[in-house]
Amino acid sequence: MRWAIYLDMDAFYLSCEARRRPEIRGRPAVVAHDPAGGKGRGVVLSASYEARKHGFRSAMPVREAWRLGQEVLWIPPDFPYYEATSREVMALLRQRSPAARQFSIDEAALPWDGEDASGAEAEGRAIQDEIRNRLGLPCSVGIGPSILLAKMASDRAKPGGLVVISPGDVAEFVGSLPVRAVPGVGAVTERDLGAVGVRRVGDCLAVPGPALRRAVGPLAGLLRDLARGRWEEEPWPEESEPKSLGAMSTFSEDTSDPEELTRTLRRFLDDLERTLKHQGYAYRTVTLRVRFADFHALQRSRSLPHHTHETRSALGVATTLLREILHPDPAHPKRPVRTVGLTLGDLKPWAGGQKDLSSFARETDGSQAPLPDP
DNA sequence: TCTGGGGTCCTAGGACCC
DNA sequence: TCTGGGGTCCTAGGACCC
Repeated sequence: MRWAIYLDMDAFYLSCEARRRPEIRGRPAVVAHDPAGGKGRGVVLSASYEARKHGFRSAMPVREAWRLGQEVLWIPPDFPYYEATSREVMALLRQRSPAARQFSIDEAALPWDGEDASGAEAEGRAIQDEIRNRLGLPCSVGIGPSILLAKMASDRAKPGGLVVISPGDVAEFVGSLPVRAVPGVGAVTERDLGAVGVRRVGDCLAVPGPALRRAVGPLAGLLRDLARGRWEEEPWPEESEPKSLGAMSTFSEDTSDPEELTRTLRRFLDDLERTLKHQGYAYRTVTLRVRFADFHALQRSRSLPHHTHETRSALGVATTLLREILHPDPAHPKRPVRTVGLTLGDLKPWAGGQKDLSSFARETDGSQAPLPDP
């Protein structure tokens, strides 16, 4: 059978920082946006296990974290460094298996063929040791008969452990877990499941299939399968291409100044154009998202007639979309904007990009050279 | 008490075509 | 004067992930 070995880096951003600043080790520390003296609008991105003992959590608003006390070491995020570190981890995994797949900046999985779990387990420990010894980074490892189950095992293994779910153990392992522990079940689905009396995965078996499907849609099938100890047999995922590239920013104070909004969009597009060229993609769809002070969000998108890698046309489209969002009715007063975001979508590889030719040939199957823009 | 920035995937309705 | 059954494409919104 094929096992999935799933790696989840522990407190990844913070571990990256500790790698280059060893004095951080063992101290309560967080990687977080600027607290601005308790007035910041960001969140905590990563908290050390020592900081967690004091109540710090990732995704916690910095204002709330600020109130917990300032003796914690507060580190501003350095995403380029975390991305570079992530590439080092992936390079190491790809040496062990070319089928290694990355799922986020700090998660990845590789396949392992073998009847009994012991081989996969030995490989998982070897990977864990190699990443710790060569890169100085801790990670948790989960092993299971599907990527989803291996991921759930890695959650259970945190921090720094290794957990194996064998095919015969699936129902027992998942049965007592809260539904929220299943990837894909978020706050809304948790609430909807609660409304039909399902709090743990095992509770699904007490609810008739159609009622469960009415409550949570297609997730119902996945949850019932898990509760019965079954899982989807899926082919190992292919290497995937990005589908969109975007940028967003939250203002330190809400604004309805059209000049400031347009300036921000122009800055986004300059950055995005560089990324498109560097990575070798053209786009066709422009999406503008605006979040207002009350957190309500609107989005408008428009597709160009052809793919392009230049963002000049996108700026015109984006400003039109901005007007449509902000002034649906000219008689309406302007609503202050909290966050603005711009995404370029419907990406396709662009031959004029600076991507090196070997990776380009691999991604296009090598069978045909994509045409340049018309 | 507020809630970042980067993404993916799904649904649903309407336009349009055969 | 009353209209089906496919299909694809586009757009808006929302859930979810790290």
